[in-house]
Amino acid sequence: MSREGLKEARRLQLIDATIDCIARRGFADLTLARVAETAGLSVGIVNFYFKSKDALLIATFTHMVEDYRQSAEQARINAGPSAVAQIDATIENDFNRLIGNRKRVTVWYAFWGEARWRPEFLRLCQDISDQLYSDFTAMFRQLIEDGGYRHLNADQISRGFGAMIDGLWLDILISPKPIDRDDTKQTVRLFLASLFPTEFGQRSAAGDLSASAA
Amino acid sequence: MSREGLKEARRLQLIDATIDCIARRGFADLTLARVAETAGLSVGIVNFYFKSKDALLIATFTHMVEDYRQSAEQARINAGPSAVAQIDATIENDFNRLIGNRKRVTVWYAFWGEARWRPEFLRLCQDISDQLYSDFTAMFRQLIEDGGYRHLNADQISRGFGAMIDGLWLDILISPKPIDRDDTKQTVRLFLASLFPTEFGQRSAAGDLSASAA
Amino acid sequence: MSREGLKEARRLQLIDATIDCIARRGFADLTLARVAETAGLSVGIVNFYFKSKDALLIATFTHMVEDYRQSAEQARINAGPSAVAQIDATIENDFNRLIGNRKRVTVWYAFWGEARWRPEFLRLCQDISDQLYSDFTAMFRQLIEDGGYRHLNADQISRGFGAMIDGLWLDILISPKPIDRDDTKQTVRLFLASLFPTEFGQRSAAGDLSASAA
Amino acid sequence: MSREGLKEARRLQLIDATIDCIARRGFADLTLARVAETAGLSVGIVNFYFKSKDALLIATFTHMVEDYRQSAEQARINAGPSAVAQIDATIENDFNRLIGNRKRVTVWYAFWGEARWRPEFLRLCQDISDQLYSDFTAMFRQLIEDGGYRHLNADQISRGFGAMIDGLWLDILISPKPIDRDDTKQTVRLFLASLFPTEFGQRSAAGDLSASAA
DNA sequence: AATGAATGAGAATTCATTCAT
DNA sequence: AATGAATGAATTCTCATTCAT
Repeated sequence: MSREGLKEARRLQLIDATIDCIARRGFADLTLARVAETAGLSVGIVNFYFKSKDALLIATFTHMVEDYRQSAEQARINAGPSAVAQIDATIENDFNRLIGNRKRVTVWYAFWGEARWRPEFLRLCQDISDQLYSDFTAMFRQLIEDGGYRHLNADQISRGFGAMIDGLWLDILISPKPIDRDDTKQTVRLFLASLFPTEFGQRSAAGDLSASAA
Repeated sequence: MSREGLKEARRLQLIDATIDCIARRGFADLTLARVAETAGLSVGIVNFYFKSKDALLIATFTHMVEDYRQSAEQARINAGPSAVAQIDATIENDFNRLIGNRKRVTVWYAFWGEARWRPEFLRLCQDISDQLYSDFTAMFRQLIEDGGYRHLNADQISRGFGAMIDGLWLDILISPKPIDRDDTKQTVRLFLASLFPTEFGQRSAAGDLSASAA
Repeated sequence: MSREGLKEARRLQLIDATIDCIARRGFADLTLARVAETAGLSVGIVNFYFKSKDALLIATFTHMVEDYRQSAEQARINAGPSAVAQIDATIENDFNRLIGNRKRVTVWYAFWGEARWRPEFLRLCQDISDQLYSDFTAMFRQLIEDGGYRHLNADQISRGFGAMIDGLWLDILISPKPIDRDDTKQTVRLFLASLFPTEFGQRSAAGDLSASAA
Repeated sequence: MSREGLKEARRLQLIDATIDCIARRGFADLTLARVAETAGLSVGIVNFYFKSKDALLIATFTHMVEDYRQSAEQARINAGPSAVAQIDATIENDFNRLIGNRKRVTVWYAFWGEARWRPEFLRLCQDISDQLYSDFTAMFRQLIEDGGYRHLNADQISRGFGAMIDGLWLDILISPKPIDRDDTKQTVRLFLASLFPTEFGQRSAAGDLSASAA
């Protein structure tokens, strides 16, 4: 492996270990010693590949954000040009096993919990939030146009849509028992169905759309 | 002041200081020294009124939860017997200056960020979540019955409704500039209006209902 | 009760509580709060009746020493004028239920363990040690004279005799199960019997002498 | 020096510093800061080599016990096969400059003073006590057999012998002026001489036997 | 590159002592 | 006389960071 490649691999190894540690013991109990141990490396190594603990955290969160962004983008691409398919693919993506699982959600909430006092965290939160909002707005605007829903406001729908997803993640976080993914997705669709009866109405249930999105 | 009264006053003083400190510097930077200083007391005092830092945190969170619960209950009581008025009062309450402000929301997210690894925190989260969900369900069930919306599922609507509010709080937390409260409330009502057009439709806009609820 | 009487009673109450606390949790875990609680009084009281924790400890040890001294003196007085009876009474006293019990011995060793660095403790240790040694020497000198054991050295015998008693107390302290008091006393007498066969020989066994001493 | 060697050396360095600190200021005044300073290291180091202060204390006491055990064993080995020489070597060892000095004795009494409330301390005390008692019994049993002292009880003699040594150590601890080692040893021998006149009688005084043991 | 020993600042916690009531 | 709230110094322990090997 090239020198650069090794460097990148080690950094990723440590970022993964960091995510693991946060998911397992939380932000408050996160120590570089534990990260190093989880990664199977020595304590000194973290300060070698990252300038500081803070730098590691920023890198970790950046990685989480980027990872999420890519999965969301890929989901939309796979869904094809239809706005309704893209929106449904977004729902599917946000609550599938890779993205909407408790471990991930746990780490997201840990980051949000600290974001307010860490300018870099906050910036990352704002960036991804802005981008998602803009993506959602584009999709809903097209949906409104295509479906002739002129009376609806794409901005507000996007905001409510995104908020509902984040809020449902909180259920994943605190629910004593694993939540029902299908039920959760149906909850989002229920609200969309009332706004866009033709596109998200009864007959266009989860199965059909996710099949077309897969 | 009586001794018992003083004791309770001091505890509240320290809890307030704790909320202040968390809001100002975050969970990770919360030290008993800072709490004591904020409260204008000495370092030893926290371990005198609360057995440990952990106990203080639990007391603080319990206070936050109870405070929120009471405000929500009062809002519903003030709204009178009508389900639609109660739901609207809930929205008003969750985004008014006392409850839905950045300081409060900041502390809520700090707690949620740690809840997964602190059994007592988690329990409190679950309890308040359960109660709210049950309150919401009761209101929506009545609304469905009164309005003849037999095809709607009160459970899912309650879940989506609660999730949207929590998710919109995240906006309050991370938004670079103060959010528009009316716009936020309108976002929630937009989704309800599409489900319950008669009750939350255009003609029964924010102003009217909040006026009737006040 | 007179003012002076109450003062003395409270002091004794606190000294007893101190002994209890040391016996139960040790020197290192001795706090004024626990002493006060054991005595059924408030924390502030200790600094009221004793200038400081140190003063309380000195008073406690002084009390222990004086208590022991009196019991030893009384035992000798009860034994009558015979040196052999007095020596045997000393043995009986040092290993009876009131003096040679684990609680007492525990506190003695706690004090000895700290004595080296507390001038007042050390002084008390030295005083009682000197007095006992002098008492022992007087008894053994008379025994030597009366029995015609001119070749024996009363000083050395006294020292060895006292040392053996202290050392046997260590057994009481660390032995996992309660020691056999009669066996312990017999051990001391065995050594004396070999030095003074006529007085401590087989025929003058425990029963006879302790009976005459009682 | 190898890493392993360094680790062991540091641990010993800290144990030595602990013994020094206890001897100089006592158990109650023992702080990790002082131990570190005495060892010429930084405060954090103790918790690096030992998990806790408690662990350091246990290691220190274990070291003391083991050190003593080895010196006693070596003394017996050097004394050759003769029981009387072995017993005398034990006396010599227990009151020589390396073992029976005030510093060591001070630490022993500090440990005994705390042992009752620290299960690990107590266990160590009991273990070394049991072993010594068993060693003593073996020696006295042989002496009894070889010398034809059938009427004597090896168990009781061992117990009294050991107790007298421990008790004489207390003299070393509290005596205002350094005790006379020869006189102390003579005290023990006086008692043995009366039990075993042939072996410990006048003519076989300290000088002769210790010479043969050296 | 990598290790892990060493540092030292910082935090929670304990507790003797003081003092207003 | 007595209480117990309040203080603040002292102590143990943690951990990010540094650095010699």
